[in-house]
Amino acid sequence: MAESTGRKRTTSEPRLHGEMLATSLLAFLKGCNAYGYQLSQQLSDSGLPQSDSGTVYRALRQLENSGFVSSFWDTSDQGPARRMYSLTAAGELFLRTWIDALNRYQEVLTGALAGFDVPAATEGDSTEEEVT
Amino acid sequence: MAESTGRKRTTSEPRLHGEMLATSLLAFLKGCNAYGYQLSQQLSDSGLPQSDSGTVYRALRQLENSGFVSSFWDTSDQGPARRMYSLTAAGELFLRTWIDALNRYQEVLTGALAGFDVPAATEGDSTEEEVT
DNA sequence: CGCGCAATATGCAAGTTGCATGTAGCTGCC
DNA sequence: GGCAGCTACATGCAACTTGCATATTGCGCG
Repeated sequence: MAESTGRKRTTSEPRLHGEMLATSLLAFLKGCNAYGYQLSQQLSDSGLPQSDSGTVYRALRQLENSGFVSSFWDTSDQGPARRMYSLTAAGELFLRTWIDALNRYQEVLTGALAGFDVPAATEGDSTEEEVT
Repeated sequence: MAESTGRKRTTSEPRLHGEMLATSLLAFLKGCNAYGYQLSQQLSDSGLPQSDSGTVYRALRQLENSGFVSSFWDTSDQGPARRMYSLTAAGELFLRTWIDALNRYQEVLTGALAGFDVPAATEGDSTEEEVT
């Protein structure tokens, strides 16, 4: 059904993008240096939502612009040259900071699912429960 | 109002958006029905990154278009009418699915920070390069 | 030698977001 | 009554991001 070009959000599954894509890439690079194609495949095997390879390459470029990764051309192997990426100190710091925020985010979500009467004492909201 | 039109990404802190914003809203609505202004304030108090109120309202609209929340006008109180939102069954399901994906995502991140030589060495963990 | 693959890059349309601003109704004050 | 100020929601615009298709380059190989 080639209906239209551009992005379609109708039938496709959720995709990984934005800061979650960026931080996943940083996490993989924490383990070992890698190039884009490899990272794209690792994402496929990770159990996370898929992401387009073009998006991965652009995310890596942006991470480099932000100073979170650095790259060089690797021509030591056969085949096309690869742009090898590695994590910088700033990238590692960003990753830690992000994980911190993520923990708070996850608390919000799981707290909601748990029935939100967990003894997490930081309430103060106006939700006196009046469920039927 | 002369200089900076549109969005600026230079000096502002990270903001909450996309699926993380959407799922945070769903999580709040799991506890109790609420309207946009209220949700926007809850987000401010949540410890999560901030998000613009216009973005919150648009996110709620999209969630309604997707069938994850439903809304009605509440005129029972004084003051301007409020659009009351509540979580639908589809929204609850989506929230659970999302939290599932989130757990995998967090495993990737924390696994990376742990040094990925954690003693839980399952066969063929992260560093399996089966590169042809 | 042409074909396909590996690896990276880009053009385009559609979607998303930050910020400023606009609308509508109510409250407080004189 | 008049009017500023608040609450609650909505929108216009420019910048940014993304999915998909496609292009490009280099290599192996039958």
